Amino acid sequence: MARPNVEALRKKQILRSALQQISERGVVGLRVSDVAKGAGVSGGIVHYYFDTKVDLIRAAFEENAAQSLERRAAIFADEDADVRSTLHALVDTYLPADDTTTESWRVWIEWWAAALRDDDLAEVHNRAYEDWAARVQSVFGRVDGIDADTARSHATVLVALLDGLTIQALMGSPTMTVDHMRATCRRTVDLLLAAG
Amino acid sequence: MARPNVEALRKKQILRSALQQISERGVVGLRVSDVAKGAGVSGGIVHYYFDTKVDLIRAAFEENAAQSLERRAAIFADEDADVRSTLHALVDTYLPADDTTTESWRVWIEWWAAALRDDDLAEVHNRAYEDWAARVQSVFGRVDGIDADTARSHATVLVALLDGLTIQALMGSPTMTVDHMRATCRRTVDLLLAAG
Amino acid sequence: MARPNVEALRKKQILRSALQQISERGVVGLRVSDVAKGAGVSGGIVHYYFDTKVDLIRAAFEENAAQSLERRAAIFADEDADVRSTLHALVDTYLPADDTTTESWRVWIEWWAAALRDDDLAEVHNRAYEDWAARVQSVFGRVDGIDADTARSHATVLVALLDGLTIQALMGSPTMTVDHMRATCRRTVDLLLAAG
Amino acid sequence: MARPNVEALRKKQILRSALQQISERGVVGLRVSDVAKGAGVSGGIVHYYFDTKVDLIRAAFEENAAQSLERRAAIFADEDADVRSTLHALVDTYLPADDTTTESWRVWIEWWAAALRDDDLAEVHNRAYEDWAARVQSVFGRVDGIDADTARSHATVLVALLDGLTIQALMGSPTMTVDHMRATCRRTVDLLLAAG
DNA sequence: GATGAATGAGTCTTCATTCAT
DNA sequence: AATGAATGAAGACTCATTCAT
Repeated sequence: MARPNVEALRKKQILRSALQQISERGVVGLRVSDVAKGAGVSGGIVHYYFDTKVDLIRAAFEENAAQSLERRAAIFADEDADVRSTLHALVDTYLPADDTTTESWRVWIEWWAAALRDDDLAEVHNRAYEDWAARVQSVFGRVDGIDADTARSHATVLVALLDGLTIQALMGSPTMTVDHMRATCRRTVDLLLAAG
Repeated sequence: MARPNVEALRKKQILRSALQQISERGVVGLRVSDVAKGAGVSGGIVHYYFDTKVDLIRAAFEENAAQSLERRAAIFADEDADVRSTLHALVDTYLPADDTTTESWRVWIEWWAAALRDDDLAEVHNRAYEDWAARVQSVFGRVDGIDADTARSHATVLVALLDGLTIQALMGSPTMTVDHMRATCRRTVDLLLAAG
Repeated sequence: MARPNVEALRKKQILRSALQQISERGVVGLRVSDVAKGAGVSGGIVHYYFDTKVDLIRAAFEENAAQSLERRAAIFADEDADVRSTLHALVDTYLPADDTTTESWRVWIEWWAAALRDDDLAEVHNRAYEDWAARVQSVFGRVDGIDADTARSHATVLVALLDGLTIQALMGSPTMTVDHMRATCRRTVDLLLAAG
Repeated sequence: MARPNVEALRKKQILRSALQQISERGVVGLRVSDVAKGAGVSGGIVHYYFDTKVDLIRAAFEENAAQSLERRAAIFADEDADVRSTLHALVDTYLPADDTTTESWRVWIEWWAAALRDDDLAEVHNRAYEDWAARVQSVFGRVDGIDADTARSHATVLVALLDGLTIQALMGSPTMTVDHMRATCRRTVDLLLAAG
């Protein structure tokens, strides 16, 4: 009675737990009972909020995308900042250096695998990417002499590069350290800006 | 004494089937019985050659890496060819345009997810990447004025770009078509070569 | 809150069924699904209460030992009764004459075989035997002129004799009938008492 | 060609391996492939000599009984020896003191469990016991004043006692050591002889 | 006689999902 | 809203047995 958003609260609790589980054990190893345990609720309640395990996973991925964007909101908001600095700062927030970012990246990789055979998942993924690429594009677009097409192309390259390098970093590649990743990204950003 | 290498033959048969299954259903959905069916053998025989499902999956990933390299062997072998043409040709073989390449890429994505929680898998993956990056580096290195470090850096960027763009292409992104992917890669290759 | 001890109840139910199965089909032939069927529950629930088949078997053996002792509790409790009568009565309860006793004996034989390669099982067995031998010893000890050592020795002989004779009776030996077994045991009891 | 009793030789080889396996892993854990390995032959050949696993087990048990009797043949043969010494010597050969005897005892325990649900096995067992009891009876019968019935009764007690005590010894009971077992048996033998 | 690859039935075990309380 | 006992389908894995060579 009265306690208002118990529902919303519980859902968030469960989704956070699900994301943690996905990061730790993968979609493959995700057990509803573990998600419940991690959220401090009973197994049955998860199905009260999410009809099936698949629904839960989808919602978790959406939550992950939302969080990702939210974490970079401040950087995108400051439209007066220097483009180069903005891009470098952006790159920095994507480096899998801290636990939060690493967990998020692991979820993205799981997402890619899952989306390969779930069109809904792929669609949500594409919307998230489109959103994110558009924002990066608008940063490049702030430079004089860079038209929309070029800005978009640059954004595409940078986004893809971040994904590709992170994969290697998360695989524990001995050559792809976080520092090496940052240097490579910055160098490429500079190259793209120089190319105009 | 008469029977030749039934063992090697059977193993290959099973691994091909496993790779197909991984591409279609993912590691998550891989059922030993389906692998057997796909290989035209009984369920028991799979366990005769591979102790556990995990062993089978590992062997399948290694097979995938070996096949990937083998498919580009000819391009790397021709050391007299023009660098730009070679890189463009290389890019072309990585575009997820045909079934074989697409299947292989799907397996790679599955691999990334699986390697996140299996160190052995990650190690095999890193060796495969190191191998492949070294070859691309040696192509860049054929250009006068590009030293080893720069060549390596260029190779890293190109490899990561291919991975990153393919992810988007395989997600069915409406903007990332195979043609767009080829154009973006070629442009970046040219940019890197121009940068020296 | 309302549900009482479903857990304890269900466990007992399952253990009874397991003991029946062990007696009928042996540890070798025990199928979890049969135990479930015998207990009138689904297959999955057995694993809800017992992690593995081995755990179930262990618990069943312990239950068997507990029941065995419980069934003789009244005889041991009456410490004023005549020693000879008490021992004869004890012997009688061990004759594999009725279904309950026979089932229990069959489980003991299975236990011996199983304990040969399971130290935990052997330990529980030894505790049960020690318990049982100590009680028989205390009966012999009630006789004047029988010291503790002798009482213990007599107890050991009687216990071993019961086991040894029962084996032959349960093998269906044509010579070792229940009556013959009773006579042999009583005669030995009398001989031991006479020896002092 | 010509090598005569390859068959008989192979059979023995396989049976010895089977007995060892039964002693080590029990009838439950006996795998035909392990028997083959232990005998140094291929898995298929076992079925050339024994139609089914059950046949193999039966033959192994018979072999065990035959060996048991054979090992005591000398003691029974010396009919001029002192009865008490003969019985004490007999007891000694039954103590699970060395590997051979222990292995044999473990097989007997397995046999009891198996015979509980295999009438053929029980019958062979009973014949073996009858044989063995008759011999012990004839030893007791050599004493003046002990008639056939009494001798038989004494034999029954001694045989059962040996079985019962061995069970406890093989369970690893801390109180039932080999020495304790010998003492208990000798004391009982003396008691029986004294009773006449 | 001997081999070992191949089969396929049999079972344990896991886990998403349901539902009485 | 919440619990957790109960279900049952699904799938990995084992192993006796067969049979082409």
